Amino acid sequence: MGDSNPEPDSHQHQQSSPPPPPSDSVQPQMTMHPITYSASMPMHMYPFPPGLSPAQPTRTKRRQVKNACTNCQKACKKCDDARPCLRCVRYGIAEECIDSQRKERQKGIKRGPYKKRDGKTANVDQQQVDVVVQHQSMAIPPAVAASVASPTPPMSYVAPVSYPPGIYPQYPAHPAAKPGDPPMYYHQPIFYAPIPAPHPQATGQDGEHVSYAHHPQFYPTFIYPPPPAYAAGPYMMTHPHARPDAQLQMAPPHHYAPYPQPYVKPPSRGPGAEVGPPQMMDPRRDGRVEHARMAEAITGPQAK
DNA sequence: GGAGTCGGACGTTCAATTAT
DNA sequence: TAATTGAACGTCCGACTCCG
Repeated sequence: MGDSNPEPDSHQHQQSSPPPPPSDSVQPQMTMHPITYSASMPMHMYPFPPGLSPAQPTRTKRRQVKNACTNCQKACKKCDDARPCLRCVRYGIAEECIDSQRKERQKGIKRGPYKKRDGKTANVDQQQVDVVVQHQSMAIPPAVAASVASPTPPMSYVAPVSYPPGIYPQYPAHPAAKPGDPPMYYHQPIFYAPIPAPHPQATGQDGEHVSYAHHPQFYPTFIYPPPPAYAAGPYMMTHPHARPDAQLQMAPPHHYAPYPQPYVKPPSRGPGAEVGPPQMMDPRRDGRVEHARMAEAITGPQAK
């Protein structure tokens, strides 16, 4: 589908075969919370520099999880692939965060005649179809069509975004582009906030409340891959009020500075200025809690 | 202001159908 | 057998209401 989804396809596992039994590996189980940008929230998108401004407003594709948990499903709210999901964690119902059951698809449903692949339909008057086809071929000469084949507005081409090997072994490296593949455009920044799956011994089968902040071995982190084209310029800043998820108070921009220093606007970069790697927050802290605290400390509690 | 509800737009999946 | 189609099904946005 052309969707460069970094997440492993867990859906098939859920549907066709039960998930593998949890291993006794000492490796802590990290469940990633991919926080994606909403399709309908322009504030989540990078501002376009004048030269790169698209002719028409772009609408980024809405991303969905393969399987929402029962709570999110019931509430019709955004879920994520991790279990417990962020929403359930936030509401303190992590133990109730269970994958919803999918209905089995009906089989044996008769379907009408399909459109012919050459653009002719199977059940439409042939003469009409020929006219349409002729029209289309006249309207756009192949050479021109090829030059404007991409439906995406003019944007600067950037290399496929991926993470350095070893940073997130859970996610495969971005597949190398094959000949004939459409060019990749930097569509939307994605925050990967690894939230720990509750440790088996800490989750408390007995109902003990689990707080992520009490698990210092886990690293709430925000990786922020700014598009190279923007990273060197003034466009790397996110909107101060941008929230990747409508339900979540996400990191204000100052979190890209090394914690715990409050965000200070970096000195203006000249051309060729070195752009450092994305900064991590203090891994010992629960980022989501700290985000709110720091925002309040900086902007004051009245900033609401 | 936050939580709950819900209509409906949009995304995903996969069996049916068609092409090779 | 592979490729394509398109409808069923699922997710979740965003508007609205209710409640403390």
